Amino acid sequence: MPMQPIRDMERQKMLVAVDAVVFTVIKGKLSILLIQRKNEPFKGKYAFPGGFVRNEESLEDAAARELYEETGVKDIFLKRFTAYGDVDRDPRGRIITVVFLALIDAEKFHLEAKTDAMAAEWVPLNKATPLAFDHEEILREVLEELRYEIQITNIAAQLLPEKFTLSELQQVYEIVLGMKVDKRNFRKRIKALDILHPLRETRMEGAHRPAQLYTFKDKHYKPLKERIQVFV
Amino acid sequence: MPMQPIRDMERQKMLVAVDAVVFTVIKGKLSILLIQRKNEPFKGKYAFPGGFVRNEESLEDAAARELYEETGVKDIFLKRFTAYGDVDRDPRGRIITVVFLALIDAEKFHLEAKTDAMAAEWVPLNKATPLAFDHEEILREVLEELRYEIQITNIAAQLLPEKFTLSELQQVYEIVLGMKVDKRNFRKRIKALDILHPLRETRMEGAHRPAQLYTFKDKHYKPLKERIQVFV
DNA sequence: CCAAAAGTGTTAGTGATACACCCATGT
DNA sequence: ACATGGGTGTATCACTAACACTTTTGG
Repeated sequence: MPMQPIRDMERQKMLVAVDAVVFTVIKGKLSILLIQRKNEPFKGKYAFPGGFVRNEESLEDAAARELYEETGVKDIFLKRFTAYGDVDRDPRGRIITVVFLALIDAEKFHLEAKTDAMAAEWVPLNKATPLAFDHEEILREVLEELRYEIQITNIAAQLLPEKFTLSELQQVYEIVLGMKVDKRNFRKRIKALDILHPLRETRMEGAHRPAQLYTFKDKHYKPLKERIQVFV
Repeated sequence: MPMQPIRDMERQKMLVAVDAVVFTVIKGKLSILLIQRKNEPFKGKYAFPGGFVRNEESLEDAAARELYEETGVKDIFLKRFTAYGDVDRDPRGRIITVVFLALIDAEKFHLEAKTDAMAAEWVPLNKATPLAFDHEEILREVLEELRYEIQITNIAAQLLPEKFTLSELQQVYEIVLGMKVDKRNFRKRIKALDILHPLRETRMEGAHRPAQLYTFKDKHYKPLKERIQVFV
């Protein structure tokens, strides 16, 4: 028997979108990349960069493309999270959105508005309300996921520059997890994980002892063998 | 300015489906609920119960409905996982599927084939290949998620009957995690979590000391305050 | 009285936490 | 010489892991 055509193709009236929740640390604050909406609904409100998936592109490709078109940010690691599809989550119609999570070094990208449609900004978490659609709920869940991910994967490598000091790395963990960590214990744990290479360089900056620079042995996203235990 | 219509509504040619990956323990083996496909593509192969989302139902409702229609299983907790949407994952066309994870007590459901279309079976994990579509990949990822979930939530409550012994509970953990645990240590940890009520009943079964029965204080899915640390 | 699973505590080892001072530099 | 952040070790505590015998029942 040959394949049957899919009857529902005609009847289903819904669209598939992707959204990218991109975090960075700016001036010691966890911030997210948001677009100020120019049109109704939710005109003037912040929303995640995102848009509709094209027929011939994967979800990942769609997320990367929309992110680039709307913010200029490209070539970053996007971790697929989950889908949101409540019937009324978008007043314009039924839209299922697949959410992606990313962490990037804000220094690497300048958010120049290339087109009128672009109004991308880094917004500190505590100022990121109200958000359009169900994006506040999404943000809460993605943030929880981020706090988990940063402890069991090397995703933090995405957020740091190529070379960084242990203090900078520690700050990232403290900011993302929202808690202070003891310096000596943090260093012991990170060293035990064996994911960093010390470089032959130091960084001098200000009137104090220069800091040893490190780099991630592997910058590609991968699960760690042991959890980074940063809880107080 | 009024809301603009969504141009893409006409152009996007893809369908949204849901799939349910339902686990249980049967005869000491972790098993999943599968449907034997009656039609091409993948005729004769096993696949997860699932189907297309209707316009007016939520993703959760769709998963529950499809599960019921195809297997008779209903009223179970479905945990939304993630979405799969590779362009070629279904040869019939572009289909994005949102996957749900569930754990149930197989005793509660009899998989009587109510209609011709129903050929649902419990299949032990080690016999659950090959699977149709990208379901093997999905299964791998969902299983990993399950092993995580069972340690940080009370989702195991879904898999056990109302009343159970500590040995039965331990077996569930051992089977899902695929590792043996020391009896005394397991009991210490579970008791420390304070999620069980000892009942005033025991169960006599076979020629040995009767076992104390327990029940979950809260059978609804919820994150635990502390991780159930069952690693050897 | 034998078989079979239920039930129960202690010890040793490992890992987490708490904590304070010296170092290298620029001004 | 002082201010600044960088860098390091140890002692205690808590938790994990390993381990064996007694209890209660049915046959």
